[in-house]
Amino acid sequence: MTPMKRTAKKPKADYRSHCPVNFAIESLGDRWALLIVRDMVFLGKKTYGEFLKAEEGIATNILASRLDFLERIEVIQKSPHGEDQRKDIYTLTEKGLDLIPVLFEFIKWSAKHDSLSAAHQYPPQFLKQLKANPGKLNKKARELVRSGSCLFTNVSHP
Amino acid sequence: MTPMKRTAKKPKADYRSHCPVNFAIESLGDRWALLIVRDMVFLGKKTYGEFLKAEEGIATNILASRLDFLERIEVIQKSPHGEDQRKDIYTLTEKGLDLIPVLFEFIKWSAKHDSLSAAHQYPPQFLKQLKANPGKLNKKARELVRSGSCLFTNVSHP
DNA sequence: CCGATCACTTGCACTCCGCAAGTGATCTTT
DNA sequence: AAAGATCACTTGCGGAGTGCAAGTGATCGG
Repeated sequence: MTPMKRTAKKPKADYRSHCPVNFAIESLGDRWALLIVRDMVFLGKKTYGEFLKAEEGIATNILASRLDFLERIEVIQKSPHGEDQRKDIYTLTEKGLDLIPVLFEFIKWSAKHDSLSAAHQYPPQFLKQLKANPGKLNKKARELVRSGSCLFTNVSHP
Repeated sequence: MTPMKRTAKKPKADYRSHCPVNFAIESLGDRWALLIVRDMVFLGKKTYGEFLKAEEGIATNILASRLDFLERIEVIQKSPHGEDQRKDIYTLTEKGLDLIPVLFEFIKWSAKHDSLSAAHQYPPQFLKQLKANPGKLNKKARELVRSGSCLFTNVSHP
């Protein structure tokens, strides 16, 4: 819980190239980074323990390193939990909220090409709205997440 | 060049979950898969040698395994080169073409959050059109790529 | 005060990646 | 027709990264 950073404060990583596609891949292309963002946006998770529990099964050390990475590239930010000093609250930055449209495109692609996709069990108006008016849904999602809520308030796992 | 497949023909992979976000990540979240798609869409690359050359520097064995993977999940397909029997032509399937909007969202996000992004050197109307009318640009890109061309016909590297 | 909870860290085995060097087939050149 | 270049890969190896199990220390609740 917010121990002194042992690594040098170096917010700049070195990228293979600054091709925008590659930049996004290196920022998020990791198998876990975007799943953490997903759980924040859709399930409203905020603490280490929450990310650890319901996830696809991430190891504790990997989760720690990913949270650290996402914080360094300023997609998420860490702040102390008010009531429980052991906990920290992770929230999305503006840069992180800007990833919502990326998540949406992922969902659209998977819904179309994965017959087993859980997207087909989502609330029916969700996929419809995603296709019809993604901009509106994005705005709605931003506001929900920013206010501490999330898109799916009563679902076990997206 | 189209040797007999030594691996069993098993088009189904096993996914950690069928969450649509996870499905996309496992299909494309690899550090190379989407870059191959990028080079097809933006630079019109079609052969092993082309992918190998101008890329961020992919190793030969990795490229081979990624092409194999993308072919198995049916994002690309391999067909014999007409004139040179040593070569194969890799083309995007419909499933692969459907990734163009994902690339676009990556580019938007990177253009906004990477000050060094090469996206800022793109033809100026490109980013503008990407923000204003992504659907139209997507359609245009699909047609270009499907006809064997690409989005950037005279650029060294996106 | 004592056990449970929390956010991590450490150690180890295993896999995967990147690099260098092949390999065999097919092209071009002479 | 022979020789060399080109092509699409494969193989071997050292190092980095991953997943798992087991800690660690601080904080909480009773």
